[in-house]
Amino acid sequence: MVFKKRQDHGFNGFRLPTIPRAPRSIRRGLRKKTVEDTQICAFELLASIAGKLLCESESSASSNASEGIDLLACGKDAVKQEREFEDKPFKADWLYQRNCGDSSFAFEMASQNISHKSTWKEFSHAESDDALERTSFIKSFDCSQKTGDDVKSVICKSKTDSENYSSKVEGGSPQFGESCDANVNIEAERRLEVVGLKNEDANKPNICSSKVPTELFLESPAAINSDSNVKLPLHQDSVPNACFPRHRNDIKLGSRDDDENFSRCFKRSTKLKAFRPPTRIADRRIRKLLTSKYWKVAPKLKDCELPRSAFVDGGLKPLYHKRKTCHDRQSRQKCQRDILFKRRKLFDQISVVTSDGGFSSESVSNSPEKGMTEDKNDSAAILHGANGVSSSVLGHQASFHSKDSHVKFSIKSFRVPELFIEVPETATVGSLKRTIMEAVTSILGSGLDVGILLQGKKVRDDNRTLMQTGISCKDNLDSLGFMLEPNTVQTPPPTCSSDLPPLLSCDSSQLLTRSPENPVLDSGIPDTLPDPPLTNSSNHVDSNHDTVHTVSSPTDMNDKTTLDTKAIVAVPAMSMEALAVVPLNQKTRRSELVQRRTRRPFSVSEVEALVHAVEELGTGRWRDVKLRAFENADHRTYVDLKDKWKTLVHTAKIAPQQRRGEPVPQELLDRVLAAHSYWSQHQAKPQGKHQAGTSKIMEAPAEVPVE
DNA sequence: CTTAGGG
DNA sequence: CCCTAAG
Repeated sequence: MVFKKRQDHGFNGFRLPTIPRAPRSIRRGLRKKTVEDTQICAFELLASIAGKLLCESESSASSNASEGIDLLACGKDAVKQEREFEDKPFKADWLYQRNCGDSSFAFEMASQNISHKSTWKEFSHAESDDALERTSFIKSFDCSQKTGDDVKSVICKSKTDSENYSSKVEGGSPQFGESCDANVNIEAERRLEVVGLKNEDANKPNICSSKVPTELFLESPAAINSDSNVKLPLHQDSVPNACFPRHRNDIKLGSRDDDENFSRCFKRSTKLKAFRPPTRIADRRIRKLLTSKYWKVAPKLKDCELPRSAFVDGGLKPLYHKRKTCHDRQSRQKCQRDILFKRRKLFDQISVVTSDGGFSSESVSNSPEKGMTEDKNDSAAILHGANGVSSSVLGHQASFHSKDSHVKFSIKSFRVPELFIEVPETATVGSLKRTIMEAVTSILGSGLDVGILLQGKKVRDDNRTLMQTGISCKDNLDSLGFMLEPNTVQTPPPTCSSDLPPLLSCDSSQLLTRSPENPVLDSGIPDTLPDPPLTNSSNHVDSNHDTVHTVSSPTDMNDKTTLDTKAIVAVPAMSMEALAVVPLNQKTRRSELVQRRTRRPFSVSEVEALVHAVEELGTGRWRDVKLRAFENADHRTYVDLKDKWKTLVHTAKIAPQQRRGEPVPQELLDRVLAAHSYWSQHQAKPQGKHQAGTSKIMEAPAEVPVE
């Protein structure tokens, strides 16, 4: 029922506004069945009052959390203020109810939360929003504040989290995991909003606008009915790829003078970011976690367990931070991870497998900060940042074991073809929405085909049976994906530029991969190719590295990076996070294809940096090497560096003719051997000796007793 | 989490 | 690059 309703919203629902809110009936129902429809207002008023009282009396974190959520929720609806007040109260309600249990409901709720939050985000991000809306939004906050400081903090937290895309789980109240998840999803909406603004940031009005790829996701939590048909609740999120200027938040926040807390929060978030850029490592970790064994094992779920979160497909966005990160963050991460596991577990129990989100984190970008890779989460919303092109993946879930050899599919989300929207800078957000809506409508109107991806490959033969295709086999289901494809060649909707036809339809693999490159630059260009794509990316990478290498000082590098790739830098963080967040299944999605990180040959400059670092630090301190020379190269882990060193040593020893790949200057190889031999002898890794050691090495490269 | 090594 | 054992 609930699902059904949602479904009804279906495509029509593309409009953002619709997405978020669940039918009143539902909300009401959750809240209280006894309430009469006609008395909603009265009820809500009462509820709000009660809610306030409740909040005031309850200092528990959970209550606060719910409050926070509610507050956040307010923004978007046209209903605005009034509604906000009303909602607040009972929202909390359903949060609680959720705890009680009905999984399906939980999902629903989660959705709601998501929407609300997203709303919130919208506000925070959309500069162009009309003052009125914002104002109302703010007001709502104020009210909430009255309830107590706790609330504020909660909000702040949320804010922070969303900013970082970290997982929302933390919140201090595990119980509200969904809401956390929701944050992730929110991204989508937020981005949408942002799109319009993008221009400003990039200073490239036209380009941005013209190229902003929009991704729309239809996300449907899988309704798992053991018995019957598949019901697809469609939760839609539209996700445009856009650059999100980080400043935006600050600005907005700033606008809110009455709330000092907010300001603080923002600042804090900013700081955090600055200090801990998203790390690839994190990504890796996630992947690892998501990987096979972990799924089954369901690792120790500790602290926070958010069972419900499992249902939210929105996805968890776990963020991994560098070790420098504050503890609370780490714990949060942990929670997230746990959640992931838990989630996984749940799914397993239901015999469902989720998959989706493709992402290509590393594959694509390199820029250190840019981390732009995106992963997608189930949550669809997630999206990627900037450039994305996205991939979207579809999440789908399937359950097998149907007795009569039926294959059940629960499609979590569809990948909607990319849309290119062009609107004048002066366009209002509203018009942007409409434009997008039109674009979507046009696509839908022209007819859509459903593409089926199996293990990253498009299944084209419609006449084959599922069994023949392998779709009936459990393993394959994992890597099964669905996507909506434009029926017509003219994929791009009205406002779209017609330049990337092929890209849009690219198949499968592409979906999975995308380059997180500089939004501005790449905006329109999906790096969809699975592997080969080293095109843009590689260039970027190299350039980055060069920067890095040449510049021994991190500072310089950063600056440079910043300059060169503003967009990247700005957005990247987000992307990264997005990546991190998502994807439980990326792997699954791309199936075997994606399991392995894309290969990224070391550039000469990187080698140089590596050699230099090793000369100074020795061969036993890879982490330090990483920090020193590749701090900003998130895709290079210390293990990578170690491995590279290993190969370098080997390369240096073999005949030049036997070497492959980009030739490494002999000079460097000599240094490699020198350093290698030196450190072999000086087993120690004395820090004080650096200088001495280095000089020695330098002095007598010749004396390299190769072994 | 890091290292060190094997694959 | 990945995976693991071990610290």
